[in-house]
Order: sequence, then C-alpha cells, then structure tokens
Amino acid sequence: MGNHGDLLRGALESLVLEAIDKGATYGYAIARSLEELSQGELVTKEGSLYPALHRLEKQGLLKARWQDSPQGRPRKHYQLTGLGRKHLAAQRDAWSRFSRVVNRILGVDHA
Amino acid sequence: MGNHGDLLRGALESLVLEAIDKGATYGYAIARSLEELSQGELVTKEGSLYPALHRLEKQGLLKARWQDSPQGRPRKHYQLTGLGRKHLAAQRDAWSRFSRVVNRILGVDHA
DNA sequence: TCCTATGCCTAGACAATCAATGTATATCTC
DNA sequence: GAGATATACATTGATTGTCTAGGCATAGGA
Repeated sequence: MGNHGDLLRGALESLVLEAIDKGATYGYAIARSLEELSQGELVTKEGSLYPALHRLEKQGLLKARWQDSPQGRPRKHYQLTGLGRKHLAAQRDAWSRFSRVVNRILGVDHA
Repeated sequence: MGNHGDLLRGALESLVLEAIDKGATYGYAIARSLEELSQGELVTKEGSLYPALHRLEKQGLLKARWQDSPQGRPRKHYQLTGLGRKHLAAQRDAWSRFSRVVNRILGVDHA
C-alpha cells in the first residue's frame, strides 16, 4: 500500500472528477473517498488536491459554492459542469487506452 | 491515439526498463519499440527519454556502453543491472496495484 | 488545557515534461 | 552535388505540477 507519487499525477484530475460525480462534493470528502475507495492505496495530499480543484474550476469543469457544515468549518462544495462531464468521459477513455497499453507492455495481469 | 502527456510521467521509467529488457537497448530503438508495441499510442519525446536514461544510469539501474552502428551515428547501448531488475519488478507491481485501483474507481473495463 | 478531527489554503523547494535546437552520419532522390 | 529523410544522442528554457510544511479556523473529547 502506498504512495504512488508520479503515477497519481496523470490520473488525479480524473479521480477527483469521478469522486465528485460519486457524491464526494468537497475537498476533504474527496480525499477520504479516494482513500476509502482504494483501500488506502491512494493518498491524496492537500498540496495537490486543492490546487487541482482550483485548476478544474478555472477551466470550467467544476462549479463551487460554499455551504455551512454541521461540524467544523464551512465546506466548499463542487459539482461537475457540462464541460466537466465531457472531460471526465474523455479522460476515462484516455486512461482506459493508456492503462491497457501499459499493462500489455509490462506484462501485468488486469484481473 | 495520442499523446498521454502526464499519464506517461509516472510510467515512463518502467516502460523504458521494460523496453531495454525486451531487447531495445539504445535510445532511438527504445522510442521506436514503445511506439510499435503500443501501436502508436505511446510517443516518447527525446526531451524526456534521454534525461530519463541518464537518471536511470545515475541511479545504478542501467549500465551503458558505446558501440558503432552499421548506419548513422554510434549508439549508446544500455543494459539492466541487478538493481535495475529489482526496480523493474517493484515498479511493475506498483503499477499493477495502481492501475487496478484506478480502473475500479473510474469504472473502466480491464479487458 | 491539549489533542484530534474536520476543513480550506498557500508558499517555496523540487522534479520532470516539452518544444526547440544543435550536432553528426548515411542513404536516397532529383 | 544539392536537398530531404532516417538514424542517433544531447541540452536548454519555459512551464507545470507535486510535496513538505506551515497557517487559519471550529468543535469535541480526554
């Protein structure tokens, strides 16, 4: 289990979009969600996650709104825009082709 | 088909080690080999490939020797060291775990 | 009171990509 | 012999993204 440093770099944005689409709509929840969905395999550092969210918002893939939380500080909730949804689909596809090819070259079982 | 920019970043070193292990023992051949093995999906730019080879050599994962070519300029042939072989195995494993998790989260078929 | 969990954010150090360019030889075509 | 193309290695400067480390802030439990 671990810290897949550079591997995460290319997939982080897709994973974040996906997590939001799955209902983890704010930063802290996205990090928890990815950690849980991956059984601890993916650890999202704040220094990458928050800049990524800002990037995605600036690119028009996400829209944000602040909302109070029952505990702790207010949360910044994100949702996919139409463009974001399109990008997620495209990135899913790109990842699919990429991982298939790498799996084949590295001789890794895709079980 | 295309240019998997950031995705390649985390897998390039593994792919290079693998290509060398498969017999593409010098830079130009490695690039051609990966392009062919991936049916054009992976395009290795020289500005990433050569620095990567130097990195791997400096880390003791590769050993290099110059050799004349029947055509064009001399070639710098690489081969895996023992350490390089160990790293390749470890990186293959890391990639396997990572891609499995991402595939699952993105809902991508691993066919 | 202090620690932990929740929650957002950023600055500076660092690392790696890419486009572009340079160098060099051999071969093929016009 | 002029020019294009394939082979072959290498570097530079701009850009971009990660990570460590810290800051700010509220709430609950020990």
